[in-house]
Amino acid sequence: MSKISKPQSCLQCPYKWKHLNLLSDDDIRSIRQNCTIIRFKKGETVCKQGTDATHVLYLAKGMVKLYIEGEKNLILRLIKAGEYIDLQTLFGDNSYRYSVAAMDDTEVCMINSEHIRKLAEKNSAYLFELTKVISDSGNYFYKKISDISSKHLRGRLADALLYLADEIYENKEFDLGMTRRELAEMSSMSMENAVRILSELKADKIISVKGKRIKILQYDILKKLSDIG
Amino acid sequence: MSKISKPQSCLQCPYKWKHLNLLSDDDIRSIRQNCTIIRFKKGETVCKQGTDATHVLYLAKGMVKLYIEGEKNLILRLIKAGEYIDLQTLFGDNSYRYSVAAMDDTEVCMINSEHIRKLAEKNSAYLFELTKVISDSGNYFYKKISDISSKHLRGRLADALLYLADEIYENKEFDLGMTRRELAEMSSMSMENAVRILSELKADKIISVKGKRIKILQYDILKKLSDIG
DNA sequence: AAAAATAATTGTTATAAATCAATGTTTTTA
DNA sequence: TAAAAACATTGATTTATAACAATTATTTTT
Repeated sequence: MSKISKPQSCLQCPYKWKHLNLLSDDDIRSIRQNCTIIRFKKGETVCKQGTDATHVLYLAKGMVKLYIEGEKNLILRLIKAGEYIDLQTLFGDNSYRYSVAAMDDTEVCMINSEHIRKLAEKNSAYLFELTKVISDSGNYFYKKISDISSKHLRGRLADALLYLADEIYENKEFDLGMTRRELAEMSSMSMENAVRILSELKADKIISVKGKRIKILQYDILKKLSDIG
Repeated sequence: MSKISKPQSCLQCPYKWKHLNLLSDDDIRSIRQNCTIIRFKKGETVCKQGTDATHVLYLAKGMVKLYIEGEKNLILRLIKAGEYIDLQTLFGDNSYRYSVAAMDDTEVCMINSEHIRKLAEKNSAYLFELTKVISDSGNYFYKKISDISSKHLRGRLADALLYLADEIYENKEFDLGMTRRELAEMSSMSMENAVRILSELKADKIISVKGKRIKILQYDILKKLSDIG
């Protein structure tokens, strides 16, 4: 964590967050007053499971992982620049149920929660949109929880690869921006098994693997592996 | 599903839902106009995974299970009288990510979603409270997802028993209002293993089991089993 | 550039959990 | 009330997955 700064103006910010259009120029200026940009280096912890959330976190640059700490970690999702890291703590119980760490060099806007709550309270269109984001983020976990509990190794790793290709990198070829251990933590399996299945998929020519470079060669088959679990 | 009726008045309803105090008498009357009470018999499906939600569901009487359908079902939580069955679909994507079925004879108030959205839009205090409920319901799943993916059979069954005792029946002794198969679906394991572990816990005098009647004899040890996973 | 640390890979072994099987019990239905 | 169906129980077997171990490759530090 380093280099603390105030944004010049949220209006001109290239990483302008969603729903800013619902706020008045005055409100946006007030956000600037209550916002601090913090830079995190790869690997640094952005927020820690169990602590109290005092700020809304918005990811302006880079990528972070949202994960649950335990004897073995479980990565629930990755967050790209231009997304809220967390809104769940804004209205409900305000302690973090997960930790967040930087996957590369990132910039995070931290806006005082109380301030956002005040803006939301007097602007129901804005609150409405925030609530939508919270709802959808909850909905995402229904599928995740059922996938994790019902699918086998191959299906779960297929899920992780499809998630990376479809949701994160939006490309069938991508640099896996993480270690094999983290890929395993995304798919809830041991690191050795993640490596093994990666090798199997490679041997079956479903994907190509060169170090961190992964290319999905047979998307449909990978999809099928995900489906049959 | 049977016996469709309109509530006499939501104001006098003994199962009055939360946050009604934030609405004007007129609003509450308008809810009555948009509300239908439907009775479900044990086992009946209240809502089906994949279909579109057009109504907010409020459980006035009885108990329902919220579960994800698949080759093997996964029961995510039970809902008691006096709780919303679902709010997630109110603001976000409006298709059900899960199914809901009655565990006993139940009464469900079904209120037109569009109507609630309108009320919420012009009453931000009300919207605020609904958002809190949605947030907390999402938060619940963080723990659930990590428990399911990291704990072993014994830890998961201990979780289910503690959930029933602490959250649902609020008593260390209770009638398991479900089959062994459903208990297994709550703990994400095979029915046979749920039975086996129940027998083990009984042999170890941690619980007593007589048919559906379960009593937690050594709460602290059960808690420890849940903790160590 | 060498040394140390971390990450990746593959094979082997041990363990957890599902499935299969057989049987007894309770509940529902005719 | 008898028969059928669903539920519960316990043991044996198979399968999936984690843990262990040994080796090589890559990255980081000195």
